[in-house]
Amino acid sequence: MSLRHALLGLLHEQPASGYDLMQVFNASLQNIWPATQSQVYSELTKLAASGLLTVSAEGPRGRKEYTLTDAGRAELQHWLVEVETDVHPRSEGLLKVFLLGAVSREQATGFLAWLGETADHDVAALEALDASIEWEDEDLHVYGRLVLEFAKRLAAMSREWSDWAVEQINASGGAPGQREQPEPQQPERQPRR
Amino acid sequence: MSLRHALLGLLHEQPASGYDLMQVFNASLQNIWPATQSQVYSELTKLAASGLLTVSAEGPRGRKEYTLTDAGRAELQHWLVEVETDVHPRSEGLLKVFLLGAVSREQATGFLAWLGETADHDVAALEALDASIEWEDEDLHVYGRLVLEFAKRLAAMSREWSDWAVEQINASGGAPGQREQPEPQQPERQPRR
DNA sequence: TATGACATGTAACTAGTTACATGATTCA
DNA sequence: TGAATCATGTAACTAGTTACATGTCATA
Repeated sequence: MSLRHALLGLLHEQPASGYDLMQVFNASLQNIWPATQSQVYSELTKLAASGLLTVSAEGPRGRKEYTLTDAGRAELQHWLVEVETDVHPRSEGLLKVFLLGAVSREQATGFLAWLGETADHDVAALEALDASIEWEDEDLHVYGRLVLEFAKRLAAMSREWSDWAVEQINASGGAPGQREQPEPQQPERQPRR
Repeated sequence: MSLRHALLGLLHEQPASGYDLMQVFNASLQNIWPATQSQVYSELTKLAASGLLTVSAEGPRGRKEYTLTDAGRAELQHWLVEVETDVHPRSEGLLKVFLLGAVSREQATGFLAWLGETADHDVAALEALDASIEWEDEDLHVYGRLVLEFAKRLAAMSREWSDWAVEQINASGGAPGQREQPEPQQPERQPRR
């Protein structure tokens, strides 16, 4: 149930509409906590109904601007510091690595290499993002920088790990990874996200 | 829809019952792809109904042993190498960091420090796990080792990042992180998972 | 014989996704 | 005036969680 708290957190800075909040999810939060438009709008409605937000203004085109209430701020702070945090999110990539014994050695190293390339792209994208932001001393920026730094370190680590992993597979015995070989893959293997 | 593929992947090694598979989820996959008992059983039923698995044996206490069919193996391989992989899982921890501007500076560094301690525990636990396994050259072990190594590097990286992050907050200006101070927290802050 | 491990299943719920529907306002 | 953007909403679905219900078998 983190989406509701993400919304409360974003509204801590300043009032915003559902549309505004969607921009934030699509821009800065897409890789941390993606959300769909329908989810954001319905959650805002529920949040307002339960008194954690209020509709503080209505604008053109039916725009509703939401503002955090005291109860909402209290709930946000409670969640931030007192509620248990899940620090081991599901990882589809690692799950695939774990199960790679089911495909040929070539396909396995292919997947690992693809993970490395993806990490490479991430490194570049995060570097560019970092350069594009004028970092000021505001709270949101301070904590946003911490997250960006984490993402950069994660991407760099992933890159190194992937290289190491490919080496490991190439080094580990000459026996094929599989009894039955599946027919060769079509060239386009991993769509980009 | 990765759970179905996780089940197919585990059954690639050898036939197993729902109960057997639950042990694997609770042991080796708990931090990568947790699953509940009810989810595993109902997914196995669906998988068998759609022909990706068959009930290859029935044992005492109604035990049903499932075996991967050719169609199941094909689906598994397809998913592993051809289906798009989500490499940016939702991270509740990073979401909280991003929103930490809503609490006091002390509470923020408290949370960051807790993340560091958690990473510390992880490092120790993973080291112990590594030592406890007799690594042989089998596929599952080879790829399992890759995952374990990733987890170790991630934990070590998180530990260093957390220290750096706490320093950043302490260094960044003397102004309090917040307008209104929430009342001081009760001592037990983050339950252990 | 009773406890614990083995073993499966259902029901009700919450969270998240996809697709569709609708309409207002701005501005080139 | 037509396209892009702003803006909100609903319906149907899939995935995942929590809680409960039921019964068998081994062994201490």
